[in-house]
Amino acid sequence: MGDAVAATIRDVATAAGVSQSTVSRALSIPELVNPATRARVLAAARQLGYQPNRAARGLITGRTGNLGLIVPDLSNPFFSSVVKGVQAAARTSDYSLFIADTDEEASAEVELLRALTKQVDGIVLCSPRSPDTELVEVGLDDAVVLMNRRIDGRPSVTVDNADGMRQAVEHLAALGHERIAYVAGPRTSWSNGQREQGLHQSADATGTDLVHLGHFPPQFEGGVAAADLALASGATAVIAYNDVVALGLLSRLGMRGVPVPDQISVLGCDDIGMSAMTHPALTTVSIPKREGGRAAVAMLLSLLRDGGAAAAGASVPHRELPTQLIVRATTGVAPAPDRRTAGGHSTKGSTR
Amino acid sequence: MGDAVAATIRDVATAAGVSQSTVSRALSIPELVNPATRARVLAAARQLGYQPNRAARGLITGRTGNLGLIVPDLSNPFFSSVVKGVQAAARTSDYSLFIADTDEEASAEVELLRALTKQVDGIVLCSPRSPDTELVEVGLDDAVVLMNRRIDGRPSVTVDNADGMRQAVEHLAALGHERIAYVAGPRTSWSNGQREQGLHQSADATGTDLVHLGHFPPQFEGGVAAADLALASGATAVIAYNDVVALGLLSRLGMRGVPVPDQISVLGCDDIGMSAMTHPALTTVSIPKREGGRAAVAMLLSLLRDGGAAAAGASVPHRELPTQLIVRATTGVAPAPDRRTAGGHSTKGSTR
DNA sequence: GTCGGTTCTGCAAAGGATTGCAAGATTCCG
DNA sequence: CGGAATCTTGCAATCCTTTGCAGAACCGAC
Repeated sequence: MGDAVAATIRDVATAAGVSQSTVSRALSIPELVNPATRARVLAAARQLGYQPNRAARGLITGRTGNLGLIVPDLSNPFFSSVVKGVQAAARTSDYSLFIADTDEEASAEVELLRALTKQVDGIVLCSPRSPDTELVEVGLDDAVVLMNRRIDGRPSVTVDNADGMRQAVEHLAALGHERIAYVAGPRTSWSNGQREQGLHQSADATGTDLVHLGHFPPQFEGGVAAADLALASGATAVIAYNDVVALGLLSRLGMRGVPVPDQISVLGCDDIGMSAMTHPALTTVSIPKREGGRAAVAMLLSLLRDGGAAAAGASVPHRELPTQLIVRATTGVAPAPDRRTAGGHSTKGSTR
Repeated sequence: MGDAVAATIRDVATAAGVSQSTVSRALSIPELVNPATRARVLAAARQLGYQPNRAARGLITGRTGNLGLIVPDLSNPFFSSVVKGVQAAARTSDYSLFIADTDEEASAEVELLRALTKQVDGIVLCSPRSPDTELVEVGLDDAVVLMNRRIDGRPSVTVDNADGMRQAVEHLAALGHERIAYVAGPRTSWSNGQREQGLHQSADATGTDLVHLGHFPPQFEGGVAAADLALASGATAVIAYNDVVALGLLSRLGMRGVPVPDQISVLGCDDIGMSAMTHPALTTVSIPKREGGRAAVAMLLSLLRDGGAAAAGASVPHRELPTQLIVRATTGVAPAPDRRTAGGHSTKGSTR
């Protein structure tokens, strides 16, 4: 009630018996003012509960103290982990965070990017779905770091998807699997492309067959839909675009009474919290999600600090995070050839 | 490149051959300027890609055009749905949204509230964990609407938890269950209190026993931990504080080989996306999460519009949303008395 | 005692938009 | 055709902070 209206720098100045400039400096460049006066100012500021008006500061400094984060789907646990990482990093650096969810719509992405760009100092664009070209033409002036996507000449943090897939394939190959199905994610997902590529290489290297199952939405339903195809493909192991899809696979396989991993092995990607909790627990390629979020913010901040340096031709920053296969219970040795269709078709006889 | 530096109102003014005031008015109070000039101004503004500087506007109007949202845990699917509702509503009203995650820490809540309060016009505080007293003393000046919590004299939107519990209990009673266990959520959760209360009333009304199982964290692990207690309690049905906990229950029960719902029925709360996807699918009390988010924003906005009116003693707005029992596959008729401990203790004999 | 050099502080401009006030232009009515 | 009422428009102040520049005060040294 007493301080219904916030104290301004003026109030602090009069209270401390100095000028506004001195107050400003005492708070932001302490070494420039006499220790005694600084103490007086600080005391007055504390007493009045002074907090600089960010709008006024922003008006003159041109920076807002805000960061933006754009993700395709907040209800996807992968992204909520990333968000947590970004949030934590932003908070410790005293930045506030705008978060926007595009609902997996590429068009919303550029639109939000454009809208956000005015209100923040920098943006983390996570797993963008838009084509490169559209992305490049927006936000050129603003600091934007890409996550889970690489575009020439733009800062980015990615994960080593190819290596993750290599670990996955080698693991399955070691278990005796000779034919592996991949349930692909969105066509426009860069990560998906990377994974496919890594998959092909590793499949070649290990001499295993790779079956590519169309593009599915990166959701539970996508996995459900893919399960029957995977089964019919003759593969003894399925790698899913991500854990949520893998969960969908598992659900449908369970519904059909197909034993996992006895008849078919399932492997996910991301290592979301849920995947350790299913029955059986999901083997998956773990991605450092929080760390990725933190790294993106760190990069953004260093970009902001450098400012012009980057424009002067300094190298474009990039960071690649490692992946790690987590073996749990959905992957096992490949079934003997004659058992391959046992579970799924048992009631119908064994031949067809 | 051409417009590396954003156009200001000045630029528009000179381009249109009018004064800044006219431009300002043409954009915000169109009926005050001559249609012809307005057209000229609009054309110039569009051509220059003019967007008013929000900091400058905020400085003078005192409003930021931003809203804030505080949730306990973004990775909880319940909250991500709420976030989506809030986000959508904010966006359509042309507000940007700050989102903060407290990691279920009550102390972070007031801290964030305080920090956020300077940068937004209003805040939606979702499922606050802090005690009422702490909550009341902060943000008194700012517009704050509470979600999933009621505090005297503060605007809020809640759901009819008691009625949801009534539906749940009646459903179970109709299935012949006479002893129901409740796996309680956080002690400081208002929703939990409401649910307990509704539960007790309905239990009395239907003449069923209610077993209260301690307070558990509202996470998967909480359910896992509670499962054995529920089983030992002699209850034939368990109601969980929320779906995530119910999923934990289901997992542990599955691990112990307890058939659901044959030996024990499980019922959740919230109706998160996952719950329709488990095996068997979870019976749950559905809460209109998105709708809740939208309602909270609507209330906030009307509060902002009214401004002083509220202070003048207008009634404090409140909105209560309905709940709806969704019967799926985890609830069934109560087992015959002699079968009650069959699954869990079968290897140990039946008497004890 | 004066001078060059630090150190500290204040003045005033700037940043972009909004808005009360008043002047100019236009219309209307008698 | 004159005066009043109504529209339009511009001037200038204001919001709060940061910062370049310059003045004041103080130091040690010659």
